Amino acid sequence: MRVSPAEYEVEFFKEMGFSRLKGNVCPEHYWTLNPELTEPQDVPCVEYWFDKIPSREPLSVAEARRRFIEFFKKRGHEEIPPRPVVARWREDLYLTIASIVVFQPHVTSGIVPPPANPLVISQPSIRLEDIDNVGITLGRHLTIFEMAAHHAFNYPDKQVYWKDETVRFAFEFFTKELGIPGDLIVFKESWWEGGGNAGPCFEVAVGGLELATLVFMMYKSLNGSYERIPILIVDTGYGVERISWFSQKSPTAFHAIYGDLVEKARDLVGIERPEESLLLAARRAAGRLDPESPESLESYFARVAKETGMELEYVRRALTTEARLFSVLDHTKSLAFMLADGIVPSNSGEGYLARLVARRTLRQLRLLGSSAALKELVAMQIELWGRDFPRLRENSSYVLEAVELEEARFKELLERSRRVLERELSRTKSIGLEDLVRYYDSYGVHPELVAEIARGAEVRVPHNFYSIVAARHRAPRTLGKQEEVDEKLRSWASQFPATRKLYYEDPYLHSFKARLLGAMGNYVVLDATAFYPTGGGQISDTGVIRLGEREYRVKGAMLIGDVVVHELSEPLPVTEGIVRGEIDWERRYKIMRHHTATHVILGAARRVLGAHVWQAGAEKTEEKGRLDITHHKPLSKEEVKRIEEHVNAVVNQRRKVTARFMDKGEAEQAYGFSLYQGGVPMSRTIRVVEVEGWDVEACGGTHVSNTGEIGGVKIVNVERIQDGVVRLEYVAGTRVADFAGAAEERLEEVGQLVGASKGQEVERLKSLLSSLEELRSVADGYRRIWTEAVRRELEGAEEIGGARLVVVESPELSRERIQEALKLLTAERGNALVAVVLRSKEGTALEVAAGEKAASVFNIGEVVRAASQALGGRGGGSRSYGSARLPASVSAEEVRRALLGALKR
RNA sequence: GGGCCGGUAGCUCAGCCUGGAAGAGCGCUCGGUUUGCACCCGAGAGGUCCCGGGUUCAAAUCCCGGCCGGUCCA
Repeated sequence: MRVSPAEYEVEFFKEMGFSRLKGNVCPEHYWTLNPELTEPQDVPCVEYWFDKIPSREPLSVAEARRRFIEFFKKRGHEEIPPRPVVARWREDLYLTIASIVVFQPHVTSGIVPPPANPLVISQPSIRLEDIDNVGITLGRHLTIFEMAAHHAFNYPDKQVYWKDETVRFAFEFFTKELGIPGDLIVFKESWWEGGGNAGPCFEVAVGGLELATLVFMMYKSLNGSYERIPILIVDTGYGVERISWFSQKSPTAFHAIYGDLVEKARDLVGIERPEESLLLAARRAAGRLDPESPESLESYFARVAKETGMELEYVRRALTTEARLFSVLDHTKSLAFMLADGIVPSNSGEGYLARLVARRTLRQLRLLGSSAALKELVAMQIELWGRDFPRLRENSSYVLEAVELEEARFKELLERSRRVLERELSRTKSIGLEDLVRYYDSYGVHPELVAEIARGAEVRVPHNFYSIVAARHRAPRTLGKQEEVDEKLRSWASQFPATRKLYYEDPYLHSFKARLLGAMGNYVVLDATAFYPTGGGQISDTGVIRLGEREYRVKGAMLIGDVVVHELSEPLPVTEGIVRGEIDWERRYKIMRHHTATHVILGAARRVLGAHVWQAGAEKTEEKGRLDITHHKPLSKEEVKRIEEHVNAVVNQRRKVTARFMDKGEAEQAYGFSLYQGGVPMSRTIRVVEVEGWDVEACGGTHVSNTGEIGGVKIVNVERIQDGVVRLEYVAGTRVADFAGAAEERLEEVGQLVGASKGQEVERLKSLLSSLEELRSVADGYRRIWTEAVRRELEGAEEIGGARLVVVESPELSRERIQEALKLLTAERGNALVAVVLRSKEGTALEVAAGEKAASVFNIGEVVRAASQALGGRGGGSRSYGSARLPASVSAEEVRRALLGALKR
């Protein structure tokens, strides 16, 4: 997109006498009061020199945040509390990556008004893209940071403010609040794009540090073209950590962010403290560093070595070690926030992101040769940040337990990798790139670990190893088209007005009268309905629609837009008129009970297991309810029992269950994001279902009005369906009796089969088992007798060319047992050649085994093949063993003759 | 949600490519040796080769489907 320079002309610049310049090193346009600033003042165009720029007192992260918020509050902005780092309200994003994410997509698209306008917020955000660069750049890259922001939403009929005011605010904040000389502040022209939106922006940089980005969101981007949007949004982002770093002028951002924790963590990890001069020299050079280029890294180390007069080798080692320490600090903070906001580590979804961060941290610790427990480092982070973010403390027991578990799993992975690798290395000596990728991709073995284990062999790791791995995964991108409703049906349904939802007005309504609005094939739309359409994990109702005397079966209903479409088993003869609908009430009532039970169980699970428990899926049918919850380990029997007890207590307490439509913002304010257990509705108002004092969720389902109506709940199955996800299945109400009845029937059947009277099943089974044991030993005895008989026969058998052939029939049907006996006999006598004929329903089979000597004279496989062909069957085998299938009529005597014939040939 | 790897004795695994009588080490039991703590020697018990189907005279092995675990990536 060509951006017109006019986009960046702001009244304030003219007023103040800013000039628009173009950089030499970085040929970009920027606005400044000081023509001597020849570059747009951002790294890598310039070095870091902000330490020489005066500012007011040093600010901690908390102080910098407070300054910012107070500044904007004084200027008419309302403060909004930050949201979790897990973007529960977004379906397209796992993590909160910026403050604007808080308002997407419902506010930015205009469906919901903002909670305040204008507003100010400081939003903890997590971005993992640059995780590998964290540390080495001394603070330019972080996985977790706070984005302080003021936002204004300009609607066509309500203007708040736009570019000019935004730039004034920035200038005033930096000069008055932070005390930065105005002529050192530079506004660089740039273009921003993200999440389908775009607009011009200013990057505000001082002394090499980009302190803020001021985005003016005004376009919707659709594959390359731009369209003006009706809501113009001021989307700013001030880096709280950078402001703190700037004000403290500490050697690295980590010193500013973590304060004493840097040295505490250093002690815990067990590494030396380098001289301050090293880090100061590094900071000057770090601005020019491109951490992804090996050459750039080398020249960075070289430059620091030259400036400090230290050995290059020492500089490289010390700075690498420092970088690892910094990344450990950064990652453990991310982990603490992610887990405290309820992520359960796993191998998919957002859980994988937590595991990724945990494993990178553990790897860094390993590379540092540290035996420090991850748990302790995370505990320090909770201690430090818990003051400003109480949820860290509230959930600390879960967070620490999850971390401990991840560390244990990582150790297991290391053990496993070692075994796998040692096995592979014993086979091949050279390890190619292909092998490295395979080890990492399939087993999670990092190249450095390969190098460590394969001490002898040379292991060459390309610096872009991870992008090679990533490239492997890009290929297939068939984003799941989830059961798209027929396009024809959709467009047909969209012509009708919204259906009146009688199932909400009265969830106990069995039958109703309604006007037929239209019919297409088996599909029917009414002006009102009591048929609940499939949605929110609740299966649709069934029943009948009566038209005059005739009755039409309703197989199901679905919601298309705001229209309920009924599917009948046959077409209606008319497209208008009055019909009567009757839902299958018994079925519906069971579904309602299971649905309300699901909410009660979720509430119980969160109480028993912790606030990290989140619904990962649910289904409620007539037969049973199913709820998948996130949890880091399998449920113990006791936990399941406690959940069940809680649930039944709630049933007995007869708590009220209410459903009402609420303003989305108000509901969030009142109940938090745990509302969104089953997904996030994209509407201004949401339906809130509350089990009094127990559970509140946004839910579109039908519920009983009192927990007493659930009748009772029995959890009938618990299983781990995925790493970090546990599935509960349960029955409620009258289904409990069905379930108990079915169990009873099964037991009765068992009793009948084993011939035991009621209550005696176990005793009876025990005695049956012991008589089975007895029979086994009797059978063993007969087998010995049989074997002995064959042995005697072998002694008397005639010798043909070095082998003594015996052909016997066996009543034994187990091939395995036969083979055991054959093994014994042929091992005893080298010249033995034993053929066993087995007769069963499937036909006649032949097993032939030879002793060592016999097998050296004859190729038994070939003999069997020839003999069986002569008999009209098929067979074959190895030198010493053969088997065949023969026609059922073949006698043992015929087999003998055929085998003799084949042997003589 | 997708790719890759795996599922064989209580444990760790070999055997699978190239179909033909289920193996090793550790652990366990018994005996001997020694008798102070991962000793040595000998004997033995222990198997739904994850499940189902197919191909075949014959499947741990080949093919298809499923289940379970691991791992990388969305």
